[in-house]
Amino acid sequence: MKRITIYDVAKEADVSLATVSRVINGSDVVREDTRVKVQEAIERLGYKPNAIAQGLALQKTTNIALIVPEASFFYTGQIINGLIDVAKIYKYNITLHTTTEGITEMNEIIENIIKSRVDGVVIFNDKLSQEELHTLTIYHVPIVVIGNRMSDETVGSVFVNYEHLVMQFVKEYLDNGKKNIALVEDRKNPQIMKQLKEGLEKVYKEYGLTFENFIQIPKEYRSSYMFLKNYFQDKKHDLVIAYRDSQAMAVLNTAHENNLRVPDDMELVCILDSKYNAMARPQISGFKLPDYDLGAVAMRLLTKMLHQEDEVIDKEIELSYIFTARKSTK
Amino acid sequence: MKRITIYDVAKEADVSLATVSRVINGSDVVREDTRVKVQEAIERLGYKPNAIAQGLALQKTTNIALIVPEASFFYTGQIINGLIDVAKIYKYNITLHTTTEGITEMNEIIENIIKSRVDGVVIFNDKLSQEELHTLTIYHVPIVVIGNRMSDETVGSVFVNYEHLVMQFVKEYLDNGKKNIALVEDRKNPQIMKQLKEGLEKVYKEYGLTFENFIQIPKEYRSSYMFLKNYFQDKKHDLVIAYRDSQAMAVLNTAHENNLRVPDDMELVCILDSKYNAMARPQISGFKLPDYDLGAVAMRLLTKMLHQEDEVIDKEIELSYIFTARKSTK
DNA sequence: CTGAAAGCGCTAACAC
DNA sequence: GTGTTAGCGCTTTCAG
Repeated sequence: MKRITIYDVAKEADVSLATVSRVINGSDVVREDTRVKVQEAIERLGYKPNAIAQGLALQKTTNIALIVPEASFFYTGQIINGLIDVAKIYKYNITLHTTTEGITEMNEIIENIIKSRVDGVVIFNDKLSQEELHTLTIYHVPIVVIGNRMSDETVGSVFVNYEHLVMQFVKEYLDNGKKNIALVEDRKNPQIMKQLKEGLEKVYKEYGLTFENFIQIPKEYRSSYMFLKNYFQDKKHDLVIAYRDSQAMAVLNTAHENNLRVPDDMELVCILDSKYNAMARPQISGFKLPDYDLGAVAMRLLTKMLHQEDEVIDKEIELSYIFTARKSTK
Repeated sequence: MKRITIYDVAKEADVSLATVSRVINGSDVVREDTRVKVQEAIERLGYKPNAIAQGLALQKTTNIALIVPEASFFYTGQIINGLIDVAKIYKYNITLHTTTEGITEMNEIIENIIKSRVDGVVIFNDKLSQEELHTLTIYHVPIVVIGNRMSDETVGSVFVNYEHLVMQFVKEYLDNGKKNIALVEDRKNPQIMKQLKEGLEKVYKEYGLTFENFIQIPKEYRSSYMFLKNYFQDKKHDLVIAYRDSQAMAVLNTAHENNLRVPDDMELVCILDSKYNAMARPQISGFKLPDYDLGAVAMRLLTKMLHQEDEVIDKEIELSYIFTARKSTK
């Protein structure tokens, strides 16, 4: 089948290509009968407008680029779903770009994105330098960052306030004299870790105390599990805070293996909740984070920025969370 | 910043646009000094070739579309990683399209894909009609399907032979007289389920037996858990086969709650292994499926099809798996 | 209401 | 080696 173009349709319908263009773009100046005539020709020929040519002519692609860290789909999956759902509404397509741990390919990706002339970019990445962001802004690519608050005029951001989250949560414990609280490090999410740690340090300070139990997982340990197995042989806390479900489970398992009973001897909470927390025994308490919404809101914000809906828009959007009490806390 | 084009670069470097084009495309007919001159101009102006215009001129976009079921990123994540990794090698970009359960939007997606003139499509979707596939082939879009064998001349496929997998595995049990084997239904993956069921039926037949224990989860149950909790009150098998980790865990938990000890009273295996199986207690045995490779091989196959590397290529690729014995089997 | 023609940015013959 | 020019398929003034 020959590639059929707007010219073919024009000839078939015996009109000019301008008219065909008007029809496919829903212009209302076309007389009804010629509209029908054209529509029929389109149908007959199976014509599909070439989005590339449209992109060239219109100087916009209706593509938006999404950058996420590779292999993190467990968490980003929902974000992506949210993103795509609202992208569909606004007829945007998503091009997916992943960054690989440790490899500084971000520049390559950005280069690529600029060349592909996407209309906008959504970035979910814990490690993104100011400089890289700058490159994008130079080329006037609207950007929304998921996960971190950005205080940049031109960049939008959608995020959860982890500092706030952990402060709120821990207060109750401190009020009840449970001051021995620990945070398990997650090397994969340094920024969030930082927020959690700083949050804890702040509350502790408010209470005239010092936060000390940041459980760092030494680099030589491939998984937290092996380290924690040792750790809990002679350590014990009132409450352990883990970020990911797998770490929470590691705490749970290693605690049990060391005869620490959760939640009686030690409580446990997982920040990034997942269905697996509900499958563990005892079930692990966690925070329901607005992952889907992070994506959906980010995309919505981006479309606003793209359409420049005149009203000044708030480009820093904080989303909230819900604590789900299960059996690992009292 | 004004959009700067190949004309600007040509003027800046005092050459024709053809020469600039040659430089950015690495043509070797350009004299070194003019190449340098052009390169400098490009640098100075911060010029980035417009992929859209290139796409129009070349009749190819170096984009490939990926269609996956929404919300399934837990499993497809690795597939996507594999896909993207090899896509990067061949300089292809990925546009991500998701299908929502129950909504027949596949046609919309296909329409969209055709308009965007991608060079090829990779589909990972358990429910895809022949007709939909046909539309794509009409428009000459090369396709690779992940997950199902396709016996279509023009369509490539990369898959795991689940029928074979389950037959192999179960034989040992039947040989040892453990004939009471059950398979837990997974409504989300009907095709794979079918393969597993048929595999079991085949082996049973080989042994002169009939496979009967297909545990169907009634529609009214939102999760397998609630159903299984009842189920195991008066049922018991030599071996239970679950497809996803969450179902395997549901079996594990509900069995325990009904005082069935795994693996002593009942063994358990999970087809689609995950790290969560290793976190369960007892740890659940499973099959390491080549998820990453499914994506990588699919993409590799697609590039072959695109480049028509003359040699006839095998378009049906079967990948293998590895059984990981843990504590839920004996 | 419809058509003619210029232009979007780039590639690829074909000249020179 | 390098420049000229005709497309690639579509949108959008500007005429009529």
